[in-house]
Amino acid sequence: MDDHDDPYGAIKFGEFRKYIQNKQSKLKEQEDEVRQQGDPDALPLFQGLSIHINGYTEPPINELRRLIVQHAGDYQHYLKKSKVTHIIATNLTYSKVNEFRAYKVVKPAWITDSVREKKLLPWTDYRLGKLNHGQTELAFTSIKGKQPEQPAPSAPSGEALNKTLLANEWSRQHSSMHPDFVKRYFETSRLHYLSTWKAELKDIVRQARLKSPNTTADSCLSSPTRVIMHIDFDCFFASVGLRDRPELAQKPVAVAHGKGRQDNSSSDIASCNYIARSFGVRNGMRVGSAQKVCPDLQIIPYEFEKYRTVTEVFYNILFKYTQEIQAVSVDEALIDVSALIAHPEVGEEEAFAQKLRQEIKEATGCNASVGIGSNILLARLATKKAKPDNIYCCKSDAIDEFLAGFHLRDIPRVGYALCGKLQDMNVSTVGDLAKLSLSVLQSRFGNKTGKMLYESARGKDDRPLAMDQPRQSVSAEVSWGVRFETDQQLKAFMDSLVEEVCQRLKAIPTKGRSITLKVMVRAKHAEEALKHMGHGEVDVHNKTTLLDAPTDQQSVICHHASRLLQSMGCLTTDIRGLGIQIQKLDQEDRSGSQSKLSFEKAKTASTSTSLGHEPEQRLCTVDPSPSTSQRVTTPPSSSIHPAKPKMSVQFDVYEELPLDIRQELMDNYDLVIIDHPDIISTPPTPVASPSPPPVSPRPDSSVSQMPSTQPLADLPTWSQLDPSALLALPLSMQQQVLAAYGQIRAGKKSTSSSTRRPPLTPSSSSSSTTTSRHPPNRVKKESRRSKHPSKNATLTQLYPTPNRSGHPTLDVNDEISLEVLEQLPPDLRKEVIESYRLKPNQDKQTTTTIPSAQLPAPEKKPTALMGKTSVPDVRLVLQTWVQEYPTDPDTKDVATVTKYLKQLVVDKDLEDAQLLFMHLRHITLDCGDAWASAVALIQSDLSQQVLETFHVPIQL
DNA sequence: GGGGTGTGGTAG
DNA sequence: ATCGCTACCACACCCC
Repeated sequence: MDDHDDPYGAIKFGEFRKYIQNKQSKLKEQEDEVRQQGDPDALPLFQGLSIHINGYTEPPINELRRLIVQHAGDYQHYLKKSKVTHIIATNLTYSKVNEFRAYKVVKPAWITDSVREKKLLPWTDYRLGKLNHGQTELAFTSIKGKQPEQPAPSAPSGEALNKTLLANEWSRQHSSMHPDFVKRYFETSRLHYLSTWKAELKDIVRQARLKSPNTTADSCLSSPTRVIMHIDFDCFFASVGLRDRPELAQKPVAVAHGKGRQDNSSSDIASCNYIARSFGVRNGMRVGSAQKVCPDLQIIPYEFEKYRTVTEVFYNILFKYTQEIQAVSVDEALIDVSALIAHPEVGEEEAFAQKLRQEIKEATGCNASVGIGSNILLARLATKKAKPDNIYCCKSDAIDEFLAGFHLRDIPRVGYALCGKLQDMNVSTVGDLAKLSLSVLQSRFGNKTGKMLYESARGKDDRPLAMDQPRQSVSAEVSWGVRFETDQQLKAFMDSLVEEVCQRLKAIPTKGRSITLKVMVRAKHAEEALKHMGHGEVDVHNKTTLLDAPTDQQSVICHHASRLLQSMGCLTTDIRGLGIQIQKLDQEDRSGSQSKLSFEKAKTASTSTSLGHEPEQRLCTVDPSPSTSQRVTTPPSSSIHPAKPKMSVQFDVYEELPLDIRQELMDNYDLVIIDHPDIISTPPTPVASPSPPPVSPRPDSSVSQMPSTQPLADLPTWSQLDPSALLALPLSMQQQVLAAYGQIRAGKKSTSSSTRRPPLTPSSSSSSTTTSRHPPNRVKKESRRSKHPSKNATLTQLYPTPNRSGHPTLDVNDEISLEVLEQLPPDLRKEVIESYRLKPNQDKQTTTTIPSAQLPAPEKKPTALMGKTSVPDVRLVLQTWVQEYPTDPDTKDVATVTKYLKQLVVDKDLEDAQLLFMHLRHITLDCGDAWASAVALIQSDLSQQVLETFHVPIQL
């Protein structure tokens, strides 16, 4: 099959349906032929397996399909999520990688080798993403797909590889051979920052708790059910970067090193905004790959100082309410609010979570999402549902249906490897996992891991928040840019690495008695890494030595590390990474620990006094111009010592200050940090300015007590408005809704009304909320739900499963058709198109002759656009559409897309609908008036649909 | 039962 | 160009 440059020819978007229906029948015919000419000797190798083939493969798809069907496998033309067990692919785009993560994705050789060996080989040996020829890269390519790379003819030598790489002067200067390499490296490594910040934050929490031990145990342990909240910023680095780049807010943006102008940059994307995600860009992607799916992607640099400032503000907000904090990351924390929530049954948790979010948004300019549950597991899972920019509360009476929808990988501590092993046991959902017995899991995965899996599948997790553990080890390692020509260079690098470790030891301060050297050695057949100066495929070796006494001395550690390195006897030119770890720390007095973040004062914020009034105080001091969106940052001490004189500082200025000056300012002033006036702008629904948090839900008593009003033309009355549904909406939407009602009610609830927020004090539940509180006696949680007639089902109830299966069908024929077409290589696609033209009237009735097992089950059809159901696929359809009609869309197509998006809304896929609409709007921005009005039309139809479905007026 | 070491996995 | 870190847990396997 030859490549053709013009896969689409003159075919227009609007014609897809017809020629696809045609091709569909043709494919079915072919398959029948295959079955009929089946080899009688063929073994039923693939019996019970349901196999789908994606994209270009070698051997070609027809051959693979023949082998599968001949050997009793079930070949799936299209990706039917409920049924497919394996996917065959040679290359995957990143969006496909994401889409397919629930499946066993294997290389075509799995089929051919199994057939040749006449037995079903373990699929894991053929897992796509397994190393090929020394590359740690997956064999990703562009959408079009490329030929697989040629195998290396002979094993390369480290010396030769290094020589080639280091012949380039730039590479040489940026490699481990440069004397300042280690220092420069750690100043720019995001993973280094993430790790060290995490350790710092944990220490800060621990120190704060040590200094005020009164608040702990009794308060939370006495609570019958725990309330854990997981707070997590949405695309943290990108959000922070965009605050000060409002001009980029409407563009796809990613944070990465380099400028991204190079042709195929292998720089990692650390974080990307939601517009970028709408193109299929993901965290961890290479910039080069991301630009293939999103050519307009804007690369912004890392701003580590800025991130740390935001973290400071974030954690100080948490400290205001509790010290029950587990520091998860710079942008993420778990808090136990059991003691703060007096009446969880009436939605107080949600209200508190929204208040937190609001406060974080105002203070940092960034969105955080919050998950709420009765343990860490459920809270973390809830956050996955909450994102982006929302909260989600996992109710204890609906844990099973809540869990059922999650994929294995969503379970904390189930990563790539564990997931693969479970898939081997035919487990791919949490539901499947729950079917396995404890003993089976424990025998396969060990005692603890087995138990963890068993309990996770049931939503059980009794781990307490980890808040008081002192650090057990200190280490430093580098596995990028590590290349040596001589032992001298190696020795010099080791010295600087040891120096780094010693500095870290002394900073804590601590000493250690155990030294471990970690060496990454180029794997035998590994070529130069795909990632520039990366380590490629390596073998890892560790060796430990014990000292008589703890040390933090460079000379001592150097001596032992060198001996360890010698004892391992590896080739200097093959070394690709080195690390030094110090354990068996002696816990000397670390009260003098000088954390770079300044939280020391935080612990003095008693959980009662300043809480209720402080936020309003602070809010009164700011926002002089309601028309602009001002971001206000309140550093710790201002909230803790409200009596101090106020001082306003521009954020930029503040940011430039050295840490000690900052600290001094904070100590002496009530610092109000003001940012540029035009920063907050969150696509696609920019929030003009903070508005009241939706503290509306008082379901058991007060739905009818809500202020009832004369609705505008199409607004439902307050009583029709389901407060839970409201809460489940993104914050920006909630604000719109509330603003809409506010306008009706007297125009009072205008956009700048943040000071009118109900104070909602976390510790004293009594006083100040605006609406009526309910009796203090604890009511069963069920009461909340039972007061809701089914027509007012909450979004929570309406989302029994998050995956897209089970949606009603839109169009049966579309599903098979485009799915088939789009996965074809360009040349085949052309063939399909041409065959359609030759026989445009072929009857699709032939499908009825196909055995039913081969046919899709129509009743399970998900909502699809041109056969596409996944967001990345639909996005591609939309992109194709716009490309085909650059100035003026076909009315019929507009109707089709509108129908699809509306159906998504009906299916409660509000998020997808929003994401896809956003994407369409974005890609048609420069397409002129005809497109603009088409988009406006879709928008208004969609808003109408949202209103009908959710009884809530939304502007998309 | 106690101890040890080296490896691998996970998270953000 | 590019910055693939790091703390911690669990396990397998060894010793006594």
